[in-house]
Amino acid sequence: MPNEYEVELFRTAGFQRKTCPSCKTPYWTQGDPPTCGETPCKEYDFLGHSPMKRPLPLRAMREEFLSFFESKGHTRIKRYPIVARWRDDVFFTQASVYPFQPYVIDGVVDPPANPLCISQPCARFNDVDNVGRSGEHFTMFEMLAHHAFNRKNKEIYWTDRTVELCHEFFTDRLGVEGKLLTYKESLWEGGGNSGPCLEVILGGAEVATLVFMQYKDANGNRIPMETRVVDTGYGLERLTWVSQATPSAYEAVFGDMLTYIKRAIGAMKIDDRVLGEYSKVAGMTKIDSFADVRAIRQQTAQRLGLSVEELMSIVLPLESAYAVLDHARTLMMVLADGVVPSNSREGYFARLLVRRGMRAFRTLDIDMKLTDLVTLFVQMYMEDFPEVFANRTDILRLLDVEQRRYEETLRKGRDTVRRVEVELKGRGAAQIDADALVELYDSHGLPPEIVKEFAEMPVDVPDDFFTRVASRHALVAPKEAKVHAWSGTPPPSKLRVYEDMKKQKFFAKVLAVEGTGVVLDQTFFYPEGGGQEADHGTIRGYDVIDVQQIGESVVHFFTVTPSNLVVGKRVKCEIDWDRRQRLKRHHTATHITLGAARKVLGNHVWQSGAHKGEDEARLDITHFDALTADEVRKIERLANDIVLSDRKIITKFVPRELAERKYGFRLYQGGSVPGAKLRVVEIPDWDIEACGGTHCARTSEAGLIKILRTTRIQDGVDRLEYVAGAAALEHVQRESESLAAVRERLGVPANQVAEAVGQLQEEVRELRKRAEISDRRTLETALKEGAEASTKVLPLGDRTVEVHVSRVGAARLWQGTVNPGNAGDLKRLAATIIQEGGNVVAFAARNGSGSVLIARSVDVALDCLAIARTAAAELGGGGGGAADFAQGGGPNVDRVGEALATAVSNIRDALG
RNA sequence: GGGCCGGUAGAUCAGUGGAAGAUCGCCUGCUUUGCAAGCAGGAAGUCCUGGGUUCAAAUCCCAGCCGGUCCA
Repeated sequence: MPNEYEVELFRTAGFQRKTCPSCKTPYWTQGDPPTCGETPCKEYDFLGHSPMKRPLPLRAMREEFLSFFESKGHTRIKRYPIVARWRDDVFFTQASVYPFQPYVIDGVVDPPANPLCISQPCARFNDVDNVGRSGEHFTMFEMLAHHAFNRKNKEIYWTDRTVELCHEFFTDRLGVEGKLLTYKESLWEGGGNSGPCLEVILGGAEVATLVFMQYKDANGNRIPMETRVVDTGYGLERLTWVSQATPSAYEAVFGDMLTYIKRAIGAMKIDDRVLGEYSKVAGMTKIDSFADVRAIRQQTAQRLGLSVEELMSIVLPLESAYAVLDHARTLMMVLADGVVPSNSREGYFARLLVRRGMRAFRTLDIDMKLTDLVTLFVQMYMEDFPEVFANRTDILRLLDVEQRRYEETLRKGRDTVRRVEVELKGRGAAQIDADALVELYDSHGLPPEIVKEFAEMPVDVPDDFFTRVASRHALVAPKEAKVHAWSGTPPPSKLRVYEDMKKQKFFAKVLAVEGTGVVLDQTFFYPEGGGQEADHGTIRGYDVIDVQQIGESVVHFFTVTPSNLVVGKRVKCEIDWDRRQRLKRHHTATHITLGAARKVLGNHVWQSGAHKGEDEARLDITHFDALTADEVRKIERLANDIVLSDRKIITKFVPRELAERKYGFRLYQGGSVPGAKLRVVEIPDWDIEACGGTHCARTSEAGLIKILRTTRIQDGVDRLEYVAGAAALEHVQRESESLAAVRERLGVPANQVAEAVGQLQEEVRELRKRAEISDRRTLETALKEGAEASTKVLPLGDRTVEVHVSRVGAARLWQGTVNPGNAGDLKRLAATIIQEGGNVVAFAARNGSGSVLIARSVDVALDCLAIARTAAAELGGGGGGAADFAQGGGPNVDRVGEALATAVSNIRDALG
């Protein structure tokens, strides 16, 4: 069986297949290297002397690659966004092939060109810990690639040509000696596809991967793909590094910007040898945990004849500088493509970068911010990516807001750490332990290094710190959504709503019935989708309350199980047209409002969810703060201007590839949309979206758009709720009716209602306070004037109070019963009485339950608690409190008199 | 999408079932007339909302709203 890796070039140009004695991997080479040539079988040997003919900066390297492949018949393609909005399985573009998954790879959609070449910015956050430390990791990098999509009947090129092009690029263009390149055999898997691949190794580093994607993995089986894809990836940053042969990749990639920071931190004079050795050792090691990092440091120090401490004092500031530059660069791209920092989804990664970046800056201790670096990066990248320049104001604003947020978190963190320390000290602890640290990080966002900085106590960071944090995040199975369902696969049916949006009545043949569901051979009902609720209506008189697209079929659901729907029979169908109109207006209003929000708030506004119902609609947008009343007013105003401008709404089906090229990725507001053709809904000069919903023909049909309220549904996302058309009128009518009712009662015009209510509230407060004071005075005077041993009954508001004052030994005993009332009503009075010496209070009250209150002055020897408990027992309950102020009660309301009598007699016994 | 923490005076926060508090700020007066000064007094509360448990809830339970934070 011929070796599938043995391409034409290997056969004709004197390559030999060898097996690496160290890693046992087979590889192809023209030379005679002892190993496969890749770390860890071989150290980096390009540091200081590049195998390429000249050093190239990032831009030049990118251009070399793209122009080379252009000259070889490839079409140069513009980059795709780094936020993978067309997919719902990942947040970010992680490879150049992502933009073509799944539609192009599956053969559903044609590629924009074939073959093509591209420089695609990618983001990967799984190695974020190593950024700055390893000498070569980046959170963002550009993947240079040439792709060929081999259709069943149209072969572009496959393995032979791919390797030939690659080899020619390295040898002819970059001037690398052919024998320095080795090609390692390997297998690539990812995203449900797989195929053989060749890793291209130069100077110890993997500079390219040539993947021949040809299998689809289904249930553990490899099925050959209809479209076989040449998927190559050349790391732009890696190539740049090798060409410049600098001690670390960062030195090559960041160039002048690094010089700038090094000057600021006074790290200009670092021996290249130190960094070079560090990169070499790091390149040999797979970094999984902090222990690996420690090992690298030890080994590097040993090689250089330094102590680890000496090495770290040199390297640490640089690591921070690298990290800060990396994070700033990534943030520029990510924010430019519309990510708003937040506490969830892709926004969280932006937040993560800001916080890590700011922490790195703290260790550098220089007067600079991420915004400063991003400003510089924008200048560096503006010619290659003009959109970062166009969006720079928005980018810097988002970043600025996020920086302030973290400063605020840290400011609060200082207090939090102090409080935790006080509490720990109270428990006799001598240090901040692991549990406290995990809590501080997980709930308050304070990583151990920051806690150390804030704390006075010693801090004990366990090695398994992050494991402990992770263990607090055990995954919980998601709840299943409750929708109407069909067991198995319903028979396919024709959805014709897009053919005729005005169809209200039609006939169709029943294909299948199951439970409350029915499938027709064709339908004009709109099935729920794109956030728009399903059409309602009737089918042969049965009320349709839900319509769902299930696979190739549309299923209508009734309120009841239909008894006389016969399969094969024609039935009359009618759509609830009033509902359809309302849904339509709300949907169009949503597009108009989104455009308005973007105008008012900025380009970072994207739809993150929407729902269009019959009576109300809502739209969730990405934004960094709660909306102010003024912003809402502006959005509403602008939206209604568009309504009044009476623009024609253009709806058409456009091939996906063309639509993306013509309108950009703003199309995907509603998330990923399947299919080769996109239905594009355009409000000219305002909003363009891929959308399957029903829409008005002109903006004016939406009618009044009234925003009802806005809420922040999560950090970074605001929800707008609004009504349009008839629903708006109904809302306005309801509102003005209730306002009218209030107005009438108050007897003031509408514009004075708020003020009038304010006055009323003030008055109520005033009166309540006065009543309280007067009640207390009444009681006090009554009690003071109350003749000893006589009982007075007096009115207190709408209640009555019975009072009785008597002498018990040396003390005065104040008895009182409120009816109805709680002992709590008399608390304040009791407190006043016992402030003077020689007083005892025994109060009772009757309400839903009975209660007693026993209190005394400090100079009276009496256990009030015991007396209150005994009295409360009489009421069938219990009591509590202190020896000088106790309360109790119970459910037997009728026995309040007896309870008080018991208390009084006990007090007499105790003091008598 | 999920986990965790929190919501008490204008601000920052104490308060583990029994009398709503501290500090700063605010107001008034005095003192001092050099600093974020001193003294005395005062105002300021829907203890997030709604249910539940209990004789009794700021406190315990449930639901919701709002904020923070970590993870995917």
